[in-house]
Amino acid sequence: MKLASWNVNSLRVRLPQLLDWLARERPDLVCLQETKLEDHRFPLAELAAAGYTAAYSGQKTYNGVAIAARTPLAEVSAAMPGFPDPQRRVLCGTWNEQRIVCVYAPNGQAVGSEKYEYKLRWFAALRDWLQSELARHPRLAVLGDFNVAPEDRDVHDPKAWEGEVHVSEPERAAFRALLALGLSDAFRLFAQPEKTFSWWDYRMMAFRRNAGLRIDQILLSAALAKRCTACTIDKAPRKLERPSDHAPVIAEFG
DNA sequence: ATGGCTACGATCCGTAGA
Repeated sequence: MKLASWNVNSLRVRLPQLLDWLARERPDLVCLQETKLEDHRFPLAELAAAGYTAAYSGQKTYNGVAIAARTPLAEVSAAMPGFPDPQRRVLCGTWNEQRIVCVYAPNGQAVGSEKYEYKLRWFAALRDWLQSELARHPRLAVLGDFNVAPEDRDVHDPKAWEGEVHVSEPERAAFRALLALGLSDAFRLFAQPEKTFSWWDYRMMAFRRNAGLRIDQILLSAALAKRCTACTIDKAPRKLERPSDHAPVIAEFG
């Protein structure tokens, strides 16, 4: 079994790349973020032709999440209970005897800003929601763009980023609060090359300089973590013409 | 030196992303 997550930064623009990538990597399920598409524009037919069904929750211009999988999801929900939010950032479903949660965490813009406060409130709600999901679904995977680099080794230049949004201590504490529920960052279950990132700024040739952050993660409950055999970040799509600024994260299971 | 890319929806620049 192969699960993946990819912030495509516009599914309209990236659909050809996604279809190529699905054909090459053949994941059983992929969580997508920043689809930026209203639901009536979701490319269901193109994905069906590629062998995937999908659940999706989108909006115009911003945000938007989707889960494409080889077999349909059940018990799909696009809301966090107790946290009404017009921003389409979460989507979950039961699939193959597992609970799958796709997340696109708020960016936060700048420490101390209104959007930063929203980001921290959003993470608190996510923690509470995942706690209740875990109680009902021991086999839980949370895949997405968390917009937090959990540790300094997830940052190309920790000194330059110190205290900035994505690495600030309250954000990292919010991320650790998810791990404290009993979830593992799948990437860190294995030895990894140093300076492996999942996002690189479009500007300043950041990708060529590997000036990135690891802000896309796959979190696994204990029951899934013990079955996980690998977690990698696929840099190949970031090298294409007109790429997303994020690379896909892939987890494989025995 | 606060820039620099990209996507989007509005125009022919502003907002947002990270």
